[in-house]
Amino acid sequence: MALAAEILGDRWTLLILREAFYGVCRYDDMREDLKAPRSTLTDRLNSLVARGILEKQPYQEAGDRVRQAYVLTEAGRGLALTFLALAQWGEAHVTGGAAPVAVLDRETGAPLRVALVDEGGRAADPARAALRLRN
Amino acid sequence: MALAAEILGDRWTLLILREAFYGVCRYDDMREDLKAPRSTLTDRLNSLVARGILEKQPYQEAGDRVRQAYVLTEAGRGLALTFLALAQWGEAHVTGGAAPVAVLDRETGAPLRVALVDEGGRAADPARAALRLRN
DNA sequence: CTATCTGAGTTCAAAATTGAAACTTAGATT
DNA sequence: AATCTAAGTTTCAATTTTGAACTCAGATAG
Repeated sequence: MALAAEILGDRWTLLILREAFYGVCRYDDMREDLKAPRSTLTDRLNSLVARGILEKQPYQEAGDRVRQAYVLTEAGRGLALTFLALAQWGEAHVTGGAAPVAVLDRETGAPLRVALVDEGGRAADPARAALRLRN
Repeated sequence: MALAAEILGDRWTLLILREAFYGVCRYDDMREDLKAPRSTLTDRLNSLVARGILEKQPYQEAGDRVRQAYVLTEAGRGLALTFLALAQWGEAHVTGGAAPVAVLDRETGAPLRVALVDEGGRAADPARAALRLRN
């Protein structure tokens, strides 16, 4: 987890990834949302690309030249569970109220949540979980 | 999630919390494990206490004076799912190999994992999840 | 063809943060 | 009275971050 800490252990990186999950993928849109300094934003975006969490995709809008969009890679999308767990924690322990986003089943509209499950895919009581160091 | 980012968006804070989850709770033990500068460690521990994620508990060892231990509060323990999801991600996308820790059911010893579940506690396909902004 | 606009950066000085090492403190032990 | 230890403070140089101004490349307007 030390590497994960190195990647995520940065205020801007975390916020940039949140933007990416919301679908914001253009430099200037992120800059405006986050009010991050340009040089820092450029630096963090490059790091995330170098680590394979974001990738640049050229896109072109009508009557405009080609530009780069920053989109989540497969590995980047893999962080979704972590973000959802974090949002769920924030809702329960920090904001105290309802979080600004909810996770729903795209088809039934039923609410979903992050939980610990056993091999059969049944939610397990977190109190039963034990950490075991591998060797 | 902005507040969560403010709390966790820091390399040392993330590592300190990992120590706390492993059960390390003494200043000098953390300092040695993390090789963090004293001033930074003191600063981060104080922040975590101020935010109610860690708390100081006085303890006394035989023939020694009272000292303070830093232990996770209820809110702090609530971050476990987030950490497990992050460890799971690291295992799948960063280290490529087996993570150093596994989560097991304390009683049956069966492996557990973090997943998205529906209201009935059944694991749901992450691809079916959709974010919905509340208003 | 010259001027202007926009997204996506660079560059640079000033301010904030970090890191390493030395110093402090309060009790317990020698 | 001197020494040891856990848990900090203090100090100060080195690094990082910020904010503001500047650059660049192509599209479009006049």
